[in-house]
Amino acid sequence: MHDEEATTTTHVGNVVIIDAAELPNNESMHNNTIHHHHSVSTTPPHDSPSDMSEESPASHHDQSYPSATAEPDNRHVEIHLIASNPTGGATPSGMEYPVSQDMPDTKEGIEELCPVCGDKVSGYHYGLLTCESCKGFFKRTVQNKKVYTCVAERQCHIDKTQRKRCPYCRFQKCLEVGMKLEAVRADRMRGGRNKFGPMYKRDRARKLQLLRQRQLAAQQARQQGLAIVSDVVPLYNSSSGYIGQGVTIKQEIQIPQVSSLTSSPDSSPSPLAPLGMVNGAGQSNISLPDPKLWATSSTSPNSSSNKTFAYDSSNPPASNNSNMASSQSGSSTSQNNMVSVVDNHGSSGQNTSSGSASMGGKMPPLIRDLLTSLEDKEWQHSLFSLLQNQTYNQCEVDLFELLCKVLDQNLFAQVDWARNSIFFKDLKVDDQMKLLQHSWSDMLVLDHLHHRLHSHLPDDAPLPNGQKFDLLALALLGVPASIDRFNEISMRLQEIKFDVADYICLKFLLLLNPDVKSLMSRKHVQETHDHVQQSLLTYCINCYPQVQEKFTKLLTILPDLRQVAARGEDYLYYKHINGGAPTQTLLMEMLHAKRK
DNA sequence: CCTCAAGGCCAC
DNA sequence: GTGGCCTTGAGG
Repeated sequence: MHDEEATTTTHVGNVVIIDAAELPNNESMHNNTIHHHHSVSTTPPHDSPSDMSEESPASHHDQSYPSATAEPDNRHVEIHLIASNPTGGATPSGMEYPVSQDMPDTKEGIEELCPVCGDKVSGYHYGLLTCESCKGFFKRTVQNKKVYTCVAERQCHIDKTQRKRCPYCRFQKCLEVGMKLEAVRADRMRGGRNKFGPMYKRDRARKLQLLRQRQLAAQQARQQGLAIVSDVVPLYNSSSGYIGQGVTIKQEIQIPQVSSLTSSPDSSPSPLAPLGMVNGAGQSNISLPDPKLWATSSTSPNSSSNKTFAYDSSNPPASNNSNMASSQSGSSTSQNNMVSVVDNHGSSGQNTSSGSASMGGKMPPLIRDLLTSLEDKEWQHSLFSLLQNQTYNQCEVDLFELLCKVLDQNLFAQVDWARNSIFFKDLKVDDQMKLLQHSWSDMLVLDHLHHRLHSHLPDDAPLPNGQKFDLLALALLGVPASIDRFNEISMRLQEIKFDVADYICLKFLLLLNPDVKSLMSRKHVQETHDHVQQSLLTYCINCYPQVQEKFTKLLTILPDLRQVAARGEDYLYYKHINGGAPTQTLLMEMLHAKRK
C-alpha cells in the first residue's frame, strides 16, 4: 500500500516538502513547511541549444526553484472569471439533479477553464480542475525535480499560447492556483485513488449546487422578464454567472515576508522606505516585524509599486484593473457615512444624518482631522478581494487558515493606516512598534464593531468555491465564545449612538496608549492621548447632549473590548503554537512579539 | 463492474 | 520539453 495519506516527506529538487498535506475541512492541519535546500540538484546546465521550438530565443533557464513558500509571497493571483453561460437553454424543469448523473447540461455548467493557462479543463489534477497540458507539466516538473528560472521579472503572463515560454512562471502559477505537490506520487504508483478523492467529490457537489442555483435564478429571471441579474450581484457571489467573458482580474496578493525569512535570496527586492530603518538591524530584545516590511508597508498610502512587500494591494490605483471590483463592492455606504460627517463641517452643508447625529457644527477640529484617515471603502473592498482570490478555483479551503489570512491583511492595513495617520506618524519607529504591538488586536476588534454597525456587513460571505466564510469570526478573532460579549458591546454602542467620530477617537485612544512600557516619547503620547480624549468629550457633549453619559460609556467599553481582543489573541496564539495557523505572517509575528 | 485521477508513452 | 492519448487500479 503506498501511502498517500501518510505522505510526510517529499523531495522536490532542492526543495523538501514536509508533510505538505493539509486536508481541507476539519481534518487536522499540518504545517505546510517547505524548506529550501540550496543544493544544486539536477539542474540542467545552461542553454540547451535546441530549445523549445518556440520563440523566446533567450529562453528561461534553471537555477532556483520558485520560492514555494507555503504562504506564497509576491503572488500574482489571476482570476479568470468565466462567463458561465446561463444559456437560456435546456434547464431541465425539475430541480433535482442526481449528483452522480451526467446530464449534459450539468457537465456544461461545470465546465471551466484551466486556472493556470485558460485551456480546456480535462478533469481534476493534483488538487483542482486543470487542463491536460498543465497536468503533464506539473507532473514532469515535480517528478523530475525541475528547477527553472525566469529571465524576466517573474511575472510572465501565462496563457494557452504562451505557457511554454516561461516554465518558471508557469510552475509558479500552478502553485498559486493551488496545485498540490503532494499529489504527485513519490513512488510513481499508477492508478488508484488518493486522499483528494473526497475533496474532488465535495467540490463537484458544490459546483452542481451552484449551478442549480444559477439556473433557478436564471429561470426566475426569465419568467419575470427580467434581464440577467449579473451586475447587481456582489462581486464575490459566484452563485450567479456574471462578469463578461474573459474578464481577467489581476490582483496582487502579497503575503508579507517576515524577518526570520529574509535569508531567501530571491525574496523580492525591497526598496527600503525613505525612513531609514536604522533600528532595524539593531533590534534586540523582541522579535519585531521585519523593519523592511514595516517600512515598505507604509511608504505611502497608495504607492505599493508592484515589487514591494505591500501586502494589501487590493486597493490603490496601483492595483491594476480591478475596475469591476471597485465599481461593485457595495461599500459606498460606509464611505458616505464618513463623508457626510465630515461634510457637515466642511462647506457643502449636506445634512445627511446618516446614523450619526446631526452635530450642529461643533465637531472639534481634531476629530475632523482624525476622520480624514478613515478608509472604509478600502477595507471592504480588500476584504472581499482577498476572500475571492483565496478561494477562486480552489476546491476547498481551510476556513481557519482563511480567517488568519484575512486578519493578517486587516493587520497590515492597520499598520499602514497607523503609520500614515496624524500624530502617530511623527513618532519614532520604535515607539510606533511598541504601540502597535500593544493595541493591534484591540483595534481590529474595534474596526469590526465599526464595520458591523456602520456598513451593514452580512454575517456570511459566500466564497467563489461555494463555501461560506463567517465574517463574524473575524470580529471575534476566531473565538466563537466571544460572540455574546461582542454582541453586548455592540448593543451598548448602538444605544449611545456610536458614530464614526466616536470610532476614530476610540481607535486613537487605543493606539496612543501612554501606559505602554518604555516609550521614548511617553509624554508626547500621553498628551496626544489626552487631547483626543478631551476632544471626544467635547464632541459628545456638543453633538449628543441627548445621550446620557455618552463619553463615559464609550470609555467603559474599552476594557470589554480589550478582553475580547485578548481572548482572540490567546486563541490565535494557541492555534499557532499547535501548528494550526499559517506561519510567517505579520499576524503571527505580532502574536509572538507580545509574548516574549 | 465502472469511474477517474494518477502515471506512462511517444510523436512532435 | 510538450501535450494528447493510453494504462492502471483503489474506491464506489
